[in-house]
Amino acid sequence: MIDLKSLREDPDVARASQRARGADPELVDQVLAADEQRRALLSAFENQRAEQKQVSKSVGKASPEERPAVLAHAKALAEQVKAAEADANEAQAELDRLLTQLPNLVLDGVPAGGEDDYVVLRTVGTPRDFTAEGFTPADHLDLGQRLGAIDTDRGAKVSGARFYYLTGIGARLELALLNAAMDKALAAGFTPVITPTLVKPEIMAGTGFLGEHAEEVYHLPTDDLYLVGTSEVALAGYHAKEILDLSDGPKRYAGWSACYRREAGSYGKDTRGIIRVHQFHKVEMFSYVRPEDATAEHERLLGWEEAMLALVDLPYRVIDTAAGDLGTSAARKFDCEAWLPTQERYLELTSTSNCTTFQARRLGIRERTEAGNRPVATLNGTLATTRWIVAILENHQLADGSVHVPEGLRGYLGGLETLEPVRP
RNA sequence: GGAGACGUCGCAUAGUCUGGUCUAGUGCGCAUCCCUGCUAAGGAUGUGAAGGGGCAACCCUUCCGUGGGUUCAAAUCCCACCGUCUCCGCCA
Repeated sequence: MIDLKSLREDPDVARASQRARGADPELVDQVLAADEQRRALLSAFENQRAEQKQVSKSVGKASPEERPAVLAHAKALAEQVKAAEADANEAQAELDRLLTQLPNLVLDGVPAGGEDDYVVLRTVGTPRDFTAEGFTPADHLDLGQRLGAIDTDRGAKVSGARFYYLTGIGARLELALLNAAMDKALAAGFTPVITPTLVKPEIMAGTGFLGEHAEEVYHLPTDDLYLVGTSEVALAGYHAKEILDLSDGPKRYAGWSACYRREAGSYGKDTRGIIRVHQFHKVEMFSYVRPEDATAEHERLLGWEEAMLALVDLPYRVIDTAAGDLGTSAARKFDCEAWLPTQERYLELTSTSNCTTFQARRLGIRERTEAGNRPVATLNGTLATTRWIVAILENHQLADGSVHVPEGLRGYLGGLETLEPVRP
C-alpha cells in the first residue's frame, strides 16, 4: 500500500510509476476521488456522532418530564448516525479496494517496460565451451538421474506433475547448499529463522501476493490459510503490527523454509526436471531498514547473493528488472541468473526486491522516531534454493556424467570432490 | 476432544456483578521542570495508536483480544471467534 498523503500531494509520481509498469494511470485518479469521498462522509459521520454522544449523555440528567422528548431526539439521531456510519464505511471500503490495487511506486532508474526490457548490469564468469571440451553437455535431469539424485517419475506418481524426490547425493546436495547459505547469512549478521509455511490471509495480503498473482498461491479453504511461496511472507509478518527500534541498524533475518507455488499459467514451461516445481526449499534474506537506508541495503543483499554464487562457482549475470515485471510490492528488483548450458540461456537463481515502505504500511510495521512513528522499509533476497542444483549439475559436469563439486561446497559434503554416477 | 479461568492505555492493576459522573482511575517505568549542597528524598507537569478538521492554539471520531448484536447510551449485557493458562482424555 502506498502512502495516501503523499499520493494526494503529488499524484504525478504515481501516474508515472503506473505508466512505467504498463499499468493504468487512471487508477491513481480513482483512488484520489474515492479518498475525497471518504473524507467527506467520514466528517459527516463524526460530526453527527459527536452530537449524538452529547444528547445521549443528557438523557441520564434529564428530569422525568423532559426525558421522553430527549429520548425521542436521541433515538432519531441514532438512526441518522447509523446511516452516516454505513456510508462512511462503504466509502472506506471502496477506497481500500482501489488502494490495494495500486502497486508500489517504482524507483528512479528502473527500466520501463515489460519482461524483456530488463537491463543487464554485469556479467560475471565465463560459460564453459563444451564444444572445445569435446562433448555435449547433459541436462540436469539426465545428470541427476544417473547420479541417483533426482527422481521426477516417482514425484509424479505420488504427488503429480512438477513434484520430485531428491535422493542420496541429491538430498545431500540440497542440504549442503542451504547450510552454506545459512552460514553465509550468519556470518553477515542475519538471525537464522525457521518459519511457518502456513499463514493467515491478512499476512499473505500484506506482503502483496494476493493481488494480480493470487492464482499462484495455494489456499487451504477448510482453515483459511495460505501456503507461502517464500519465507519472505512469514518474515514480513514476523514484526507485523509492531513498532521497531532500528537505531542500532537494520533487523536482518535469514529464513529457511519450504516454498509452495501453484505455477498456474505456466503450463508447458520448464516442464522437465526441477527447474519449475510446486515445492522447493529456500534460504531467504529479509531486512527491516529505515526508508532512507533501503537503497544501500538492496545493494548489500545483492552483494551477499553474488558471494553465494561465487561460492558455488557459477557464471551468471545480474539484471535490473523492468518495471512491468516487478511484483506488486517491489519498487526495484535485481535478479542473478546463472548460465544454463543445455538451454543456452540464463536462468534466475536469485531475486532481491526493495519493497520500500509498501509491505510495512500494509502490515503495520513501524519505527519510532523523534517526529513520530513511520513505516519502515522491507527488502528480501534469495541466498539459495533447490533450483541451484540445476545450474550446479549442468555447469560442473564432466564428460563421463560425473559432476565436479565446487570447492565452496565440499566442506558441506564431507570433503567430496566429485559426484559419481550410480548408473550408466 | 471435554471442563474451567482469564484477555483493560509500555509493565502491573482498578473498573465488568448493579450500562450513563470512564473525558478509563491508581502504582511503576519514562520525559521535562522545580526544590534541595550533593551517588538520597520530595514536588509539579506530561506520558498510547489510527483517522479527520484547522494557518495555528486546538478540536473531533475510533480503539478496553477480534468481529457482530442489544440499547438513546457498552470496558460493563448477549453471541461467535482468536489467544493464554489449568485440569482431564487421547497421542507422539
